[in-house]
Amino acid sequence: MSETRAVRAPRRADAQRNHDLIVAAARAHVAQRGTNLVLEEVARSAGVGIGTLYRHFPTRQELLEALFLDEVLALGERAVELAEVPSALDALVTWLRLQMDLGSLGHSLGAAVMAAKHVEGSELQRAYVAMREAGGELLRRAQVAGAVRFDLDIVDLVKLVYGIVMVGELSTDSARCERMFGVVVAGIKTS
Amino acid sequence: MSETRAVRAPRRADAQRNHDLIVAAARAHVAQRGTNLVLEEVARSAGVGIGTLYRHFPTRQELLEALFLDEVLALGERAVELAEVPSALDALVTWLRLQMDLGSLGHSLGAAVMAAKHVEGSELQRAYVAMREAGGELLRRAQVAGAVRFDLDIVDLVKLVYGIVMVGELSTDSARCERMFGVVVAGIKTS
DNA sequence: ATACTATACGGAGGTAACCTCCGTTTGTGA
DNA sequence: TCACAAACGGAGGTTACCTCCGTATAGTAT
Repeated sequence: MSETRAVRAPRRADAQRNHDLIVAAARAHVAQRGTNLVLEEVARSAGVGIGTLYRHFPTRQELLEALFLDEVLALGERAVELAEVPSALDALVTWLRLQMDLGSLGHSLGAAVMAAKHVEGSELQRAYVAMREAGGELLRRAQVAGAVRFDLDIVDLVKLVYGIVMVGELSTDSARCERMFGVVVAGIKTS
Repeated sequence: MSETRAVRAPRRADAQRNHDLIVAAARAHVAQRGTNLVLEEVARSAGVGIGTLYRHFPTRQELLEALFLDEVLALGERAVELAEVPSALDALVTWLRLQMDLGSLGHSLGAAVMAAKHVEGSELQRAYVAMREAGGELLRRAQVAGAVRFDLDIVDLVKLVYGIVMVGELSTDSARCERMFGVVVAGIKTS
């Protein structure tokens, strides 16, 4: 969550530095004002020109995706780790709760990102697929263990949780989010 | 869903007519492009000046709320009718499904509306409270009948459904929405 | 019918944010 | 040290927002 992990293809040192400065600045702005950041302010905070910001991130979407990348990577890793937890159901539920908690930090980030088609072959795209597969494994294990209904896929579950995050942001009320999460957990279990 | 029902305080005939024209035009635009309508285009479609649009709806929010009003009124009425259905659970589930279906028509309308604090004492405000109470009655009946958990309130349920609508809009997939709705229905039942 | 006036109309124009384009600067490899 | 591809930066065109105020008109009183 602290620094950008991905360092892509060969690029000049100043370009890499500016890339990171912009991401850091954008992260700060999003934390304060949500995804409705003013790009020229972000550029100013980062100490770069607006043209530089646009060269690195041709669309607002791409900037937001860069911010989101770390979270997606982290969730993928956590899913892999959780595959070791004895109780398959606990592992799945724990992971879904992480989705909710990280999503809540994001100030609609996840929503904004999921809203658009991801850029073909982007880093985020790959990270997202990896996360989905790792999460899918948690689900499959819980299903095989007989704890979770077979008619659901992992995208159903992730989306349900994102739905909660999104409505939760409309008026933060953690007790309510907790109850809604509880409904989902109860609803995925075998009856 | 066809015409605006509410006709408030005394206003000049031309004002009422323009009000309705604007609402109709806005509805068409929202249906096509979601809540990100361009107000000057709406005004042009309605055949009024931009100033007229702003006099009737000082903020984008108020315009969207006007569009949403009919749906909220309809949902309130349906809730009252459904109170007569023998099975309390069926009645509740049917009503929640209506929320989902109408919400889907709205292209994020509900979300956009719920996102902001409603104007104090507005028509929508009152309609919303009425809807919530009528829906709450359906929930209470289902709870008393022993069909639904007691630790939930109607806002939890409505928000869960809106969450589904919101993530559903990101990439329409009605089978997935159906499954997610099924999870919620299963999750609210007494275990 | 006519005159009066509160109500409503319309759009010009100031403002904010977006995004592109291109002349200038700089890192890097030879 | 030199050459040049890579990257920078910000001026300025564009779009959409929203306000303000002179003009038009519906409703009413006579």
